Amino acid sequence: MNEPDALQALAALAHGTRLGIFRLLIQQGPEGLPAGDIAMRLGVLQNTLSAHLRILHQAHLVVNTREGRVIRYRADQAAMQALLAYLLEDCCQGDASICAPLMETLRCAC
Amino acid sequence: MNEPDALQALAALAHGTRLGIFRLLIQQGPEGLPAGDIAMRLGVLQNTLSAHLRILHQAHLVVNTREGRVIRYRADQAAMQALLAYLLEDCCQGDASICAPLMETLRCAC
DNA sequence: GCGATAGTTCCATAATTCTGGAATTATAGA
DNA sequence: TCTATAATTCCAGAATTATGGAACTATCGC
Repeated sequence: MNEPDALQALAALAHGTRLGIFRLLIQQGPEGLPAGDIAMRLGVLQNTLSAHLRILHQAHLVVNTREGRVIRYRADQAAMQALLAYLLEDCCQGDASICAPLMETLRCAC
Repeated sequence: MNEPDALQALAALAHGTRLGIFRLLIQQGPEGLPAGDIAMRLGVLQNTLSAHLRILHQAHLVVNTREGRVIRYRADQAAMQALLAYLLEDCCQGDASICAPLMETLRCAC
């Protein structure tokens, strides 16, 4: 991960609708959701949703596959990993005890 | 962590200068840095830096303490923890193996 | 091929955010 | 008190981003 990619990912997430999309897809797991289902669940117009999905896709936060007329979206876990690693780079300068609470919180989230 | 707070934190980080400030402070650890030192290291005007620090502060990503004429800034680890936990909420629906790679990446970052 | 459905792209207006100059506040030292 | 330094606040022009209407593309079933 480099700075431009991290900024693109953060800017993509820094919007109510897009954060909602991303968290919905994270919770949906590897199965993902069709674009139309996302629009319906979040109550967003299809063209507006499409614009947001494009931004998330360009930021590599979501991937999609076409299934006939339906396009299914999934959160990209690997990109999320890379972003978090970039944000926390060198966070404890070798003293792992500084980061212990952080690790504990994340273990609980999963 | 709730949605508005998460959005505020993400928007704060979604800017080149502010991301630079935050990562610099993360790497600086509990000692932190005076505002002036940050401005000098990043090559930013003091008033511009001050505006960015204010945004990071409002987003609870940094804290500051006055030391005479100097105001020292530090990254707020607890806020970062809360943000990450929010982003990854219910990420594996009980199946911890889905999140194992994520945990591994983060352990390596620290 | 034709109609219907899923999704995207284009475009113009509206709203938000960024930047740097100038002025202001706060503290330390003489 | 006066001066110098550290940092912030105020403000306006410039740039970026968001939204929804309309048109367009792709696929399915008949």
